[in-house]
Amino acid sequence: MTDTDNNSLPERKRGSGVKMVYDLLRDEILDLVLPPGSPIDEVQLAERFKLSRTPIREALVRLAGEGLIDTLPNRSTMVSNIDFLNLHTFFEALVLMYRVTTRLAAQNHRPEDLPVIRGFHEDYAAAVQSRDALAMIATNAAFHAAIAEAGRNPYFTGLFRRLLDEGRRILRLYYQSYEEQFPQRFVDEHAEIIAAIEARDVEVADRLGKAHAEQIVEQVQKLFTRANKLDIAL
Amino acid sequence: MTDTDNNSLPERKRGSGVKMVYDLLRDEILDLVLPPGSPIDEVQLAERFKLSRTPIREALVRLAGEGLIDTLPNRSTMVSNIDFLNLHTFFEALVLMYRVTTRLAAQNHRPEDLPVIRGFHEDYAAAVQSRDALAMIATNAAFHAAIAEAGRNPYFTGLFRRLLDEGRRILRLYYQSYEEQFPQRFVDEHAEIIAAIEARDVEVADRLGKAHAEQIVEQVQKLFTRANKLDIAL
DNA sequence: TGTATTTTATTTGTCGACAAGAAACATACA
DNA sequence: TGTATGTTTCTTGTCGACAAATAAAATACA
Repeated sequence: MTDTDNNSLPERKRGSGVKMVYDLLRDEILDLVLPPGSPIDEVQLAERFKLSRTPIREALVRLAGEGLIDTLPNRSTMVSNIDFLNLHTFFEALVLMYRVTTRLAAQNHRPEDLPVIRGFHEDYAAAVQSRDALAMIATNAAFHAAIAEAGRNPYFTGLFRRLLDEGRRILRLYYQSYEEQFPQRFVDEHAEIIAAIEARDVEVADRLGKAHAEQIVEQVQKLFTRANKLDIAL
Repeated sequence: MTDTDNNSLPERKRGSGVKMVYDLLRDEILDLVLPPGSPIDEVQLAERFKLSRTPIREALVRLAGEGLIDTLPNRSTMVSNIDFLNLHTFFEALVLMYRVTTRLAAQNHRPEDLPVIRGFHEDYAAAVQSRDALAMIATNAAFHAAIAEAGRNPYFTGLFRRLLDEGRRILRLYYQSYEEQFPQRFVDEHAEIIAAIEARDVEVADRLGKAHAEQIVEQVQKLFTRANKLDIAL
């Protein structure tokens, strides 16, 4: 592509190359800078980062482990596709993780967790205010990830983070074409969730988490069906 | 170690080395042949498999991605430890996944799934019959993994498989010292679960899955506290 | 004897190069 | 014209070697 990004990498420390490539590629995949199906060329990446293929390869193996890229043996490797036919399994898992993590946060959170959560809450509110759809996606994910962390179950947070990542891709796909936005309502719901967590009201937190998740899923599905009606070529 | 396993690998195909190393190391870790904390030496493995360090490294990166080994940068890499202090989060996640996968199996299974599930059910019954604790662990995990597959939600099956793997390590740890066994009761419960799945009775499947999981967790926790009383050095 | 500093050794991270596999292309043959 | 075979090209998988980072050992010094 263009060689406009070969600045800002004059010196790197020993183990940092892999992480840099991994982080950057991951972001580019989740932000659809590299849309699903994009070919990933090791040599090209090696030149771009001025590294040998070895650390590039390690980053790719990690991305493949998270299902973000698909590797055909001895052939090409490309950004993994979004499985629209099984989106319902994604929503199913997402709703459950919303519930569980919110519930556990109400149960297990520590005082120091709340400022962090509130911080992302305000970021999200600001994004809604300024109608920045992409910032909404990011801050919403960060908000719920912080809640999950406060729930302190690494197995759930691990799955939840992956689901939020995948959701980032899916949402960005739609928000590219349709200037939709998460309504103010979600901000209010976030506030309610925080209150339930702070009050350690497990059942309310569970219920709110579930309702909130279903709101979001419904919103996305609405976008989805609308998109399907417009461009039939899928 | 001993050089008694350098037979049976005269010819390998191009992409097969990594998978072989990955599979074998994974098994050795889960079977506690490589107990938690064991050092992993790349050069040693390279000699053992008669490969260069590159494919070994790739296998290790994948194992690290699944949390089976820990890598200290620029220093050693070793089999990851079992976090006994947070076992409750493991049980928590395990019980939920038992429930969800059983419930979804009742909802989504196809006719061809049942023979597979029944097959593992019989394997497990045979293991109980012959009082082979290690076979019980393996067949029980395979049984529930098959149910999860029939549920057809890859996000849940992915997490569940990881949990079952971790459980394999934990159980094997205890069964090394204490010749306990899963009672016949679990066999009967498995039969009930199959019946509920076949009848597509979602609620009963959910309830049975939960009860079954809690049985198992209770059993393991009993072993755990007993072990703690005996060897205090932990 | 105990602590600080230098030296050695071991292990990891990175590199450039080469060979295998598969796809794309070209050629021969009916 | 269409199929089959051979060739080329491109990408990946693997290798051996080297350099950096750290730990261990050795040495100097109080």
